[in-house]
Amino acid sequence: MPAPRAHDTGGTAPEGYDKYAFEPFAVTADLAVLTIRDGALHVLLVERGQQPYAGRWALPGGFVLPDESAEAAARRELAEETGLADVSGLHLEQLRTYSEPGRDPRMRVVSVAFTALLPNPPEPRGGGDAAQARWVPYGETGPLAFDHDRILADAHDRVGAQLEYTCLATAFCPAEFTLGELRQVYETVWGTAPDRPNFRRKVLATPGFVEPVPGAARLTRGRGKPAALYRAGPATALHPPLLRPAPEGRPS
Amino acid sequence: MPAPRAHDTGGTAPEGYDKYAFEPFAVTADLAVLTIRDGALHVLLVERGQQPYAGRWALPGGFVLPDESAEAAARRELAEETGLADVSGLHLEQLRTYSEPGRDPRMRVVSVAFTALLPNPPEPRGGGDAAQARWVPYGETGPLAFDHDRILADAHDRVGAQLEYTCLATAFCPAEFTLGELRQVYETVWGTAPDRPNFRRKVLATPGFVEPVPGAARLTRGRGKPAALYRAGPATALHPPLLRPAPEGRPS
DNA sequence: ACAAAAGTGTTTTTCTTACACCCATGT
DNA sequence: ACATGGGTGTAAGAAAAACACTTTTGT
Repeated sequence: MPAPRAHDTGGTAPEGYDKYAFEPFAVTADLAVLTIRDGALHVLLVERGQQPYAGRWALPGGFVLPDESAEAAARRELAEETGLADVSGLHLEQLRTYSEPGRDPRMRVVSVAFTALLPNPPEPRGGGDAAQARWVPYGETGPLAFDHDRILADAHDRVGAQLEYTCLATAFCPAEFTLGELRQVYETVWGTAPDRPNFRRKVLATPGFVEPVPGAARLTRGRGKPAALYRAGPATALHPPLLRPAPEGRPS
Repeated sequence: MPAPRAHDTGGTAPEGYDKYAFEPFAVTADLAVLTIRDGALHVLLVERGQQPYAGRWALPGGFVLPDESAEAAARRELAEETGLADVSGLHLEQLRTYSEPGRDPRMRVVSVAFTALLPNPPEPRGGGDAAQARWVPYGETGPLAFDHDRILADAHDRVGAQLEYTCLATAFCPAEFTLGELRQVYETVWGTAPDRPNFRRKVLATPGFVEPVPGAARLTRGRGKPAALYRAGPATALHPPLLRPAPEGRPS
């Protein structure tokens, strides 16, 4: 097997060179699909039916097909695993790529990981194959297959950080939501809740974060005063950021 | 060519299956190497000697070898392109992965892109092969090969954003530096300079950002009062962040 | 003497934080 | 009546922004 040459410097095989000349890489898209159920953060997991890691739970994912991007593969997998008809509006974002040589014992697999945020968690229907799938509370995911524990932890870190300086929180909410529900997103992901009156002011003072639903539409959740409804606005960045109460160890 | 099956659900070929059964992917590591020369942001580019994009400039990079991670490949390429003996302490960070099917006309290439920050720009020595390499001022890079314009723009965005909420700026500075030099990093990357007295206070008030060099070591750069020297501290995060003066369009 | 850069001080304004308090609804 | 969550007000404190001023060097 010849050593591959850098694609920008090689001078031996100008155009029609042998694609199969060197050790092949497989590229997969893996998903950390997060949602909030009953006020707790949940992750979508699938049970592996074969070796390696048979019987262990893993993040959903699959091979990137020859004619699709990793993003397209991730969105396709997301649709298959969740059974949602319209997956086009959902928040899907590239997390990072995991490429350690030994991460899959079968062959060289490079995984492009994504985070997906769902508003109303549907019952998972177990993918195209017969694999079992379910929502698992974050933190109660036993040891996962491959390096998926690490990927999941990275996804959680990222989402938590993004809540601080982006308008990402609305991705966890349905089309129309109350500010209380929005605040619960922060509380659920961070573990600590921002002060309610101050949160309200901050959100409303950020242009484009949320837009009021004009009709006197209101809604109650359990009991209490009916809350005004809002829709996600066009803004994506949060300037200045909404910092989480620093649990002492943060600056470092 | 059989359609590949998801690695978590496939049930046909348990372990020793044919690695060469489907369309192979190549995986490369591409680098956006940034540095500051004469007060201006520069990028390391290499000139392509062959098709496609022969004669065009491109980001340095190369194939990930079968037994190394993308990070290792990036660090190896960085050493080769810059000619630096010790590349171990340099800041290298994964940016994102580019996987659009048509990005390389020759075959399916998935690129894991990295940003690297250099303090003292060495004269590039043109890689292992005879490719020409040079520092190009950011903004004066004509159209690059492949999708490298996009990668470079993404890298610049990322670095600019990271200056706000991390201690990344020290990665552009040599081991010992003055606060004026550190401030120039912000000015160079952002295009706008933070207020000098306020910048000073902010940096010094953040524990672990910089540490004074205890000896009365001082140094002048051009003329003016000699400045105290500092070393990069152990902190990586910046809480609260150092926000850049918002050029109106930012919140959105 | 002057320019240029470092370093200190001060004031103004803004934002955050922490509460206290009232409102509307279900039980 | 009371619990529960929504919504408003406000005062103390912290931080950021703006700017004046002194210091120390090279030319």
